[in-house]
Amino acid sequence: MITIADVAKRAGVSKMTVSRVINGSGYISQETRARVEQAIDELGYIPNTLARSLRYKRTKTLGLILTDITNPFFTTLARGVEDIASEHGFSVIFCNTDESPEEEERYVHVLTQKQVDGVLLVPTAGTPESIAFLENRSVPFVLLDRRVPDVYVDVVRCDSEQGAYDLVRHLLALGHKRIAALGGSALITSSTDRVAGYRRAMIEAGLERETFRAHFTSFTIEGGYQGAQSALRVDPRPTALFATNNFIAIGAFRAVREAGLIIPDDLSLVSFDDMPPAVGIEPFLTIVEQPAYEMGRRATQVLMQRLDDGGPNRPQDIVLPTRLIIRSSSGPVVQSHEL
Amino acid sequence: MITIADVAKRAGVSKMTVSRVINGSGYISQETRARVEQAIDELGYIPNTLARSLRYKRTKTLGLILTDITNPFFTTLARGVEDIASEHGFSVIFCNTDESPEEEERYVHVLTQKQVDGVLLVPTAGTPESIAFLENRSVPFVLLDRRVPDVYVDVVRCDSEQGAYDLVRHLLALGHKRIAALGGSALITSSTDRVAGYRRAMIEAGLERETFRAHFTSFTIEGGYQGAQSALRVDPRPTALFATNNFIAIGAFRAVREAGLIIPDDLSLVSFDDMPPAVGIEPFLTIVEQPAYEMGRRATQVLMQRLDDGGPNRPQDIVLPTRLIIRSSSGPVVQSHEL
DNA sequence: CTGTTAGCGCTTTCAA
DNA sequence: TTGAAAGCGCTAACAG
Repeated sequence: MITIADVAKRAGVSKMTVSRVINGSGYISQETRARVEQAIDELGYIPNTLARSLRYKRTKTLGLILTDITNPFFTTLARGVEDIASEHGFSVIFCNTDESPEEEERYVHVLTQKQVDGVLLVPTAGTPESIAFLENRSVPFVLLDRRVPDVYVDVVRCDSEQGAYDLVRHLLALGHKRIAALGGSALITSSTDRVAGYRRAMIEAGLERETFRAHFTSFTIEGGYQGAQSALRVDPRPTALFATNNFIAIGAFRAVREAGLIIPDDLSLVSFDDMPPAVGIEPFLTIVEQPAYEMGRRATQVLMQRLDDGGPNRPQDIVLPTRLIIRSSSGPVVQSHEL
Repeated sequence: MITIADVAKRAGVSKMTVSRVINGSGYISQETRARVEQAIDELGYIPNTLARSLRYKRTKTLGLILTDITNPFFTTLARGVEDIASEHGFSVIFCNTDESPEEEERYVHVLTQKQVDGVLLVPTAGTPESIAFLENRSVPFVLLDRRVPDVYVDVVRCDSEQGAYDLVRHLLALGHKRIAALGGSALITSSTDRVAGYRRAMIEAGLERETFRAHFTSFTIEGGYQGAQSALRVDPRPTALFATNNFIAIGAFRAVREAGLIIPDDLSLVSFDDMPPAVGIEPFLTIVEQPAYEMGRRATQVLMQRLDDGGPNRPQDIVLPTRLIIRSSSGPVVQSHEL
């Protein structure tokens, strides 16, 4: 490995002078600068960021902990994070927890030991330990996509409650009364907030509590499949299903199809999150869209600001708007089903 | 920050003893070990990996450079990389080049400066510089998904040529003769290899050179759209389109639909790469599937082996098989179109 | 079994 | 404008 000392020797100057040339700091005569630069070129020297970081106490690296990069929502979010990070000269280490609090804690430890300058965290259900750890070590961090109850830290998320409310209002306007919600984990706020929005809309509509029901499973295709199955077993069966995320929607769709029901004739299906572009018929799922890319960007910007100047004193709770996109998976209630 | 010296002082031992406890190396009496461990707990000490890495000259970090994490194929691949890396105690920094050789080179520099132990690279078209750089600095690396001509290094990829051949043979068996290939960049081997497989199948079938044509654009939805448009302008128009990747297939599908053609009645459409699971009709695209997750895993394993024991002397060229999945987007040629 | 010394590659501090 | 010394937090090598 070629070090600053090698360059210094070749250029006939001290290490310090080389350091000054590399960092463009301090005064240096044109002549020595040129000599140093030539030595750098000839030797193909590149600085060792590790050593620099050890002194500097900044690594220009962020950690991104999410549940599963494979979920298109998080993929897009991750891309937003990397784009902004990269603009600021930061690198991003990514980590998949699969919703496991243990994995989350493990990654938080690893990242902290690696001295990342900040962490972007999509919190799992058992997050208090991780957050406490980061706070104790004063590692700046921003929560993404999900709140954590009773914890006052920076969060960038969508208005899940409102988005769900909008979506369910749309179903109500179509005449639906028996609407089932397919929740993810009952411990994740993006799941519970969406169910809460659903409840608000149902209650506002003056519906009997018996007519609505939330089936909590997990934010997976399998979870959606099972949630939809139990929803469809209810008698009288719901006329509409509200999937609280994209994976749930896919699983629910499969269950509905297996049950031999036609969407939207027999049943309406709506969902949080859009699907990635694909080949096939026109996208037909009525959804509430989240600005995943923008969430990644904003969260990274908030983190950058904290790293720069500490940012505002109070934790920021940035809530991005969702957008209702009505397509053909939701339709009016067919009267025969109402009997 | 709490350092090893703080722990040492509190436990009344030397830094070295603490180091030994942390690393479980050397002999230590039960008693001192207990004292040190207590001090560590009380202080909430965690080791600084940066300092350790500076000595060890190993960072337990890999770089993953791909074109766009947002492409489902690369998303899945990235997950495979992270899973294996994580099993081995490595972290992964991910980087998006968007097919830009400049970005690729920039990232290669950054990662090298950060002293990553190895790099996984999906090479862009202008890769020789990046590869030369990594070789000069003797940073172990493995190419992913794409070959680079005239460069002998570890590669993990699919048999693009054979996969394309299989796919086109399927079309030929259905009676198609005028088949157009929609290539990505003419500078990327996964694109050119697929077109080569297409050519081989066409030539073997004894078709006139005039009947087949490859339209090179880029591995994007827009590229697929434009490629399909120019393919469809050819007179007589092709009876089948072969999209060389998933994004191209999406764009091609849109162009076909805009042209008012029905798949597979008016035109067959087949593609490399599958689409992510979605809501909608049954997956209907006839495709050649690549084991993206497995590619990520294997490449990381190869890299791990290089880091462990140097691995085999000769560079490895690991070619994973593809799988033809026939669905409903390909059908027999309708005679009226053959007139 | 435990401690001391030296040094990884770099930059801060102070002096020249 | 340049350099020498010290030290970031850790561990290898040697000594005791």
